[in-house]
Amino acid sequence: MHDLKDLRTRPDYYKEGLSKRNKELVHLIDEILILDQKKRDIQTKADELRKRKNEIASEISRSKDDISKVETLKSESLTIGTTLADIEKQEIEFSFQLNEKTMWVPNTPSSDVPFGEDEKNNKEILQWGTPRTDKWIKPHWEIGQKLGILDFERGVKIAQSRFTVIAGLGARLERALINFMLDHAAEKGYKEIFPPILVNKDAMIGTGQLPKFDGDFYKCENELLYLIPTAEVPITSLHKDEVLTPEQLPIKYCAYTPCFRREAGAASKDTRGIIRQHQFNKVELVKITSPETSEKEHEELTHNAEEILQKLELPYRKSILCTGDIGFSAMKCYDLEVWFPSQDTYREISSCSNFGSFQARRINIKYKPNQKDKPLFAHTINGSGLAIGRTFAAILENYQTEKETVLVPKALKPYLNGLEEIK
RNA sequence: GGAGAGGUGGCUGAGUGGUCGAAAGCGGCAUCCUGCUAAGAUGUUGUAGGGUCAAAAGCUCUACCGAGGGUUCGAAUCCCUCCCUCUCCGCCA
Repeated sequence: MHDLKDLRTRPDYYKEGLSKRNKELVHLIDEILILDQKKRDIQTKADELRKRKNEIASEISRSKDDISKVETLKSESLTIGTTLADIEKQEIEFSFQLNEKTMWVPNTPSSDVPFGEDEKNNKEILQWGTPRTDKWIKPHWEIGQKLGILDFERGVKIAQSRFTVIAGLGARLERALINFMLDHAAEKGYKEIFPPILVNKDAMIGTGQLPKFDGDFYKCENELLYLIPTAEVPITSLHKDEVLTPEQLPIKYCAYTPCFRREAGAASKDTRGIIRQHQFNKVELVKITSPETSEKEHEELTHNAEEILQKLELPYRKSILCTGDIGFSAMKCYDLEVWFPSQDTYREISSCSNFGSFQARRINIKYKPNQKDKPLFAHTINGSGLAIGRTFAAILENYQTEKETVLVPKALKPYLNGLEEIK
C-alpha cells in the first residue's frame, strides 16, 4: 500500500512507476486522487458537525438548571444528528472505496529494475555451474516413480490431482533438504520460526495476497482462516503493530512450512511431476530492515539462497525481473532458476523480493531511528531458501545416473546417514 | 463445550453517564543541579486523519480506553454481538 499523502503530493511519480508495470494501471492514481478529495471534503463536513455536537453536549452539562435552554440545545443536537448520520454514511462509503482502490495498486518498481512487459524481458545476471545435457536423463517424475519414492496415483486417490505421496527414501530426502536448508539459514544468522499454517485475513492482506488474489488460496470458511501459500505471510506479520528499535534491526527469520496454493488458472501447466503442487514444502527467509540497509540486505538474502544451490552443486541462473513481471507487492525481485536437464531449461526455485515499505505500511511495522524521532515504516524482504519440492525434483534429474539411480549430493549425505545413492 | 473474572496510553494501574485523551507511578525525552557516577529538581511525553501554512514548526478540529453495533443532548463508564486473556470443570494429541 502506498502513502496517500505522498501520492497526493507527487502523483506523477506513482503514475510513472505503475506505467512501467502496466500502462492500464495508471488511471488508478487519478481515481484515487478523486476519491481522496471527496473523502476529505466529506470528512471536513462531518468533523464540523461532530464539533458542534460536542459543543452542545458540554453546553448542556454547564447549564443543567436552565430547562428550556437545555431543551433547545437537545433539539438542535438531534437535528444535527440526522444530517450527520447521512454524511457519515457517505464518509464511510468514500473511505471504503478509497481503501479498496488503494489496496489494489501494486508497488512501484525500484528505479534500477529493467523495463519490460513480461518474463521475456527479465535480465539474466549470472549462470552458475555446468548444466548437464545427457539425452538419457529421465524427467524427475519417471525416475521418482521407478525408484518408488514418488507416488502420483495414491496422491490423487487420497486427495486430488497435484497432490503427491513421497515415500521411503524420498520422504527421507525431503526431510533432509528441510533440515539442511534450515541449518544453512541458521548459520547465516536467521532465527528459526515455526509459525501457524493457518492465518487470518489480516495477515493475508498485510503481505499483499489479498484482496487481489482471492481465489488462489484455500480457506476455512467457518473459521475465516487461510492455509498459508507461503511462510512469508505469517513470518512477515509477526511484528504487526510494533515499533521496533534500531538495535533490533535487521530482523532475520527463517521458517520451514508446508505451503498451499489452489493454482487456479494453471490448468495445463506442469501437470506432470511435482513442480506445481497444491501442497509443497518450502524454507523461507524473511528480513525486516531499515530503509537505509534494505538494498544491501536484499542482495545478501538472495546470496544466502544462492549458497544453498551452490552447496548442493545444482546449476542455476539468477535474473532480475523486469517491471512487467515483478510481483504485486515487490519493488525489486531476483529469481533463481535451477537447471532441469529433462526439460532442457531453468525453472524457478526461489524468488527474492524487496518490498520497500509497501508491506510494512499494510501490516504497520514501524521503527524509530532515534528515541525522539517519529516512527517510520520499516522495509521487508523475503525469498525462498528454497522450495523443497523443486529442489527434490532438480536433484532427481541433475544427480541421475545412467543406471536409473540418483546420487546423493555431498552436502546432504550427513542428513541421510551417509547414504550415497538412491536406488 | 460449560461456569466465572477481565481486556484502559510504552508498562503498572485509577476511573461506573458530563471540561476524561483519560489520575498516579514507572519508563522515555529535554533542561538544570551536585567535581564524575549514582541520586535529585523542573518541564515534557500516544496514534491516525483533516484544516491552516509554499513547506516545516506551530496552532486547530475530529476519531481512538479489545472490535463492531445500540441507548443518550452527551459513553472508557449503560445494553447487545463478536474476539482475546485468565481461573475452574469437561474433552483431547
